[in-house]
Amino acid sequence: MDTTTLDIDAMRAAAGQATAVLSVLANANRLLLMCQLGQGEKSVGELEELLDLHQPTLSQQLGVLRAEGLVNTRRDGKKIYYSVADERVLALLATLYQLYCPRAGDSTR
Amino acid sequence: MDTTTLDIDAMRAAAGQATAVLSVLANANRLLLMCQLGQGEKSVGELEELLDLHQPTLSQQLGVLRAEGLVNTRRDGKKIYYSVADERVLALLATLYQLYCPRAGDSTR
DNA sequence: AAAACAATATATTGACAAACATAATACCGG
DNA sequence: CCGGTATTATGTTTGTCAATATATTGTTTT
Repeated sequence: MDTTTLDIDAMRAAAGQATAVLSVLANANRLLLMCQLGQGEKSVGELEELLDLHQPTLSQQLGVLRAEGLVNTRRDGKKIYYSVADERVLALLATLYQLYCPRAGDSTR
Repeated sequence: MDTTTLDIDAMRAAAGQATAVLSVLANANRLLLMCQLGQGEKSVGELEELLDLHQPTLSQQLGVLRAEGLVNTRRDGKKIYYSVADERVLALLATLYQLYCPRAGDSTR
């Protein structure tokens, strides 16, 4: 039996899932948003201040995160709170953090 | 002292590095290429057969990988061999594999 | 309950970059 | 100099980013 063809199809399917998420994270604003959300739930206003983005730009990128199912939202009065919805993305963020975030004042090293 | 501003700048710098790599991987063909290379050095011809791509398309994506410094090349006669150049990308690929590659016939589970 | 205000979302647009196909070009060994 | 191997050039189509302007939803004030 020819496992080659099967393998490549399965791989393409998995790659499709992965690239969907990678595409979302492959933007500095969105990646930073997800990093912030990785630390815990935040309101749009908080995110706006943390990242210093124009509000519509922020909202648009949050829309992308929503559309891909990477975040959950919760309304409380006027404010809307965002949080990370996908465990796998959390794991990915952790790996990225390890690899690309210089620990300038890291005393544990 | 205001650590807020400093933090966001440092984070943007790190995010820039990370998104550069994520952008490259956020394409199914390139991701599959890197996955193949993660298993070991391969010639262009081998990659072409594995992924079933038109050669110029393949070569163009390999060009992107080269431009971002994700791969090394080695010439042997007519053939050119590609391999993964960046440890961090290797780690990232491993994480992605864990998260998105279904282990259909995994007897260790 | 209507007006005013605050928080967030959507619409539209324009600049710019990505993807992939076809065709042409370079590199190497015999 | 020919055949095999790989890269570059170019054009078309499509997608992405972020800015300005406008709309929606919820709260407060009168």
